Amino acid sequence: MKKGVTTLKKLAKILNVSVSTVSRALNDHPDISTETKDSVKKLAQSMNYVPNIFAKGFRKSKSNILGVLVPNITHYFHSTILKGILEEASLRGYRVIISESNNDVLKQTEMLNTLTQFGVDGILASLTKMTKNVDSILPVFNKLPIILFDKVSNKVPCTQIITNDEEAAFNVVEHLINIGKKRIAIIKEREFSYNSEKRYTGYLKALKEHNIEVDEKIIISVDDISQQQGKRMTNLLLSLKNRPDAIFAITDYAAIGVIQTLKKFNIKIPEEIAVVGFSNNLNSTIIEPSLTTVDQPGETLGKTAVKYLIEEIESDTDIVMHKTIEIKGSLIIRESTFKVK
Amino acid sequence: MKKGVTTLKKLAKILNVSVSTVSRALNDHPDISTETKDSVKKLAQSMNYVPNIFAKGFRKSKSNILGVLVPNITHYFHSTILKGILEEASLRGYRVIISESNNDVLKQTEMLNTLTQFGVDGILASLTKMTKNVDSILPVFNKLPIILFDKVSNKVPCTQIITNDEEAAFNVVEHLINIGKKRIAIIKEREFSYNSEKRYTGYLKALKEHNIEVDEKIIISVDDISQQQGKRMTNLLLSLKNRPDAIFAITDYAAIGVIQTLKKFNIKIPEEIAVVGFSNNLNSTIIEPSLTTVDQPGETLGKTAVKYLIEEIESDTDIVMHKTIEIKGSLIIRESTFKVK
DNA sequence: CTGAAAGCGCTTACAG
DNA sequence: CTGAAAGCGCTTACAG
Repeated sequence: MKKGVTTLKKLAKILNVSVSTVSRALNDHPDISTETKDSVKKLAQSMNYVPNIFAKGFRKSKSNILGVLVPNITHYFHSTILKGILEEASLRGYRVIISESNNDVLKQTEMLNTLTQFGVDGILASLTKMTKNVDSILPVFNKLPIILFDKVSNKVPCTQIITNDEEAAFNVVEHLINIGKKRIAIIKEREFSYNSEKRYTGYLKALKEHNIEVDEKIIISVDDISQQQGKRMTNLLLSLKNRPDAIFAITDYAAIGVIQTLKKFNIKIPEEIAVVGFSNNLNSTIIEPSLTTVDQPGETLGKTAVKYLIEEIESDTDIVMHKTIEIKGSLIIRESTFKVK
Repeated sequence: MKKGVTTLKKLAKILNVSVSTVSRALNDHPDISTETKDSVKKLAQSMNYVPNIFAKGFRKSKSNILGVLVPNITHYFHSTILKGILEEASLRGYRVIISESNNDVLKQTEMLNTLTQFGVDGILASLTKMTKNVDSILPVFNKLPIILFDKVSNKVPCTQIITNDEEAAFNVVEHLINIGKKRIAIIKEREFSYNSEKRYTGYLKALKEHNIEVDEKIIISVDDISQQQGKRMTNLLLSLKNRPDAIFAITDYAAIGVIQTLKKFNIKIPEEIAVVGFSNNLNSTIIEPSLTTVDQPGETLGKTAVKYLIEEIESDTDIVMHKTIEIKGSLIIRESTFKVK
């Protein structure tokens, strides 16, 4: 703060009323007469009065700041979620502090702690991939309203906002079956990845429903999925004597690696092998052939998360029902599964 | 805050000392004996004492929070800058509140105002494209330390952190000349775009230095550069009777539109027409041929901005020298200007 | 309808 | 080396 800031005291002195009256007038307290309110507000306006956020927060122990934790802010899907969070929070009079865990579990705990220390009213978090053990973050959950989004964990008792991974994956696989594919490979992450497991379940369900036998040889699990891994695992799939006729990669990044490798070997996409990703990143329309994928509406997801969080923050009761909200992603069919003649 | 939080008062009572002593012990005041310090710190630790950030901020009118304003958080280059900002700020004990202007001048003013209202210690901002008139944001600059990055304006008196646009563009054009191109088109934004103008200046300088005549017909200016505009302007360039043999698009997004259009007309890249972009987005390696571009080190830029801002915040004097710091971007040569046989 | 007073948790000039 | 006291700017129960 610089010198010369307008305070309640100053306004009170000028108007010859008490500080209490000024405070109440500005907060539209019913006890205050309309005239008084008007004159106070007018003066406050003309003197550019801005409440001291610290005094206010201090007094009410409320900051109107939300804390957000994501693994990596440059990840496109997460940046769209952040966009939604910022917009909705701003509309509701909240600011947003963002921190990154860089997919580091220790950093994640540290960041959650500093966020609470900085007096945020609640936290929105997307966990690191490797968060198998939630013990270190559980204490934070007793102090503040928290909502998990995207990378969630069912070991944490709180409201969670996710994509309908299972259903969307089911639709992906069904689409592949509909275009005549019979030997559908999946490149997924290991068990610790909540989202990947859900998609895998959808995959299995679709195969079952269409009486297609599950073949472990074309179910590939990797630690950390990426474009590189997509390439490597495609090489592996191509080395099988009984090759797949479709590859469902659990992320667009990996799917792009798949396409690049298939092209290197002059394999026709989608005729010989079709490819599907997940997320609808910007890249998925740049790659050729363009990638069939599941569009995840990040902004909606972010907005929804903020709504539920503020609801918890502003609720009077301590008893909160924890819900799991699924935001629907939609299948976007492009050239990697459908030939435009 | 929930019930049962540890305060200085509680610690004082337990240890039978005054609140002042506890406060000083925790802040390592030289007056306090080592024994007292140790016992205080030990108890504070064991009782999970966390200073009330509001009381502290209120008292010292310092929040240790930095405000950041960007046009669009999902823009890849800006998200890498944000990553750098978050990391450096965290290292130095600051948190970061992020807001978006969505390239809306009114929103930008509003956001700057709320940031100051929320008691941030300083602001890092990247302006909207259309900020010709800085009058509405100037008042904020008198209240708080502010630093501009990437989208800056020379009408604002403050430290500015940018890429070496002019020099980098010079290198781009020189590279095109070196591979034998003689008729180099540029797709840029109009005058109001600071970055675009700098790159354009670099373009002109390179042509001049190599005695290549400037031809207005292949200098294309658009309002809002994008992939779409890249496509449209390529169509325009191709309709000329004297076509260019290289196209320098001021952003990767536009350059990708250029490549897509050239491919549609089966024009050989780079033999017939070479293409260069700017930024080194993720897409630039996905497109085929891969795109020659200028890598802008976003993280470094973000970290640098934070360093200068905190320096201003923590400086005792009011007189601050405003500098313009250029972060060097490097030319990355890929297939769109160089044929791999 | 309005005011005086207490207090939120911390820091710090002053006194000893 | 330590303590008592004032005060940062606000809100609110209490009193009138």
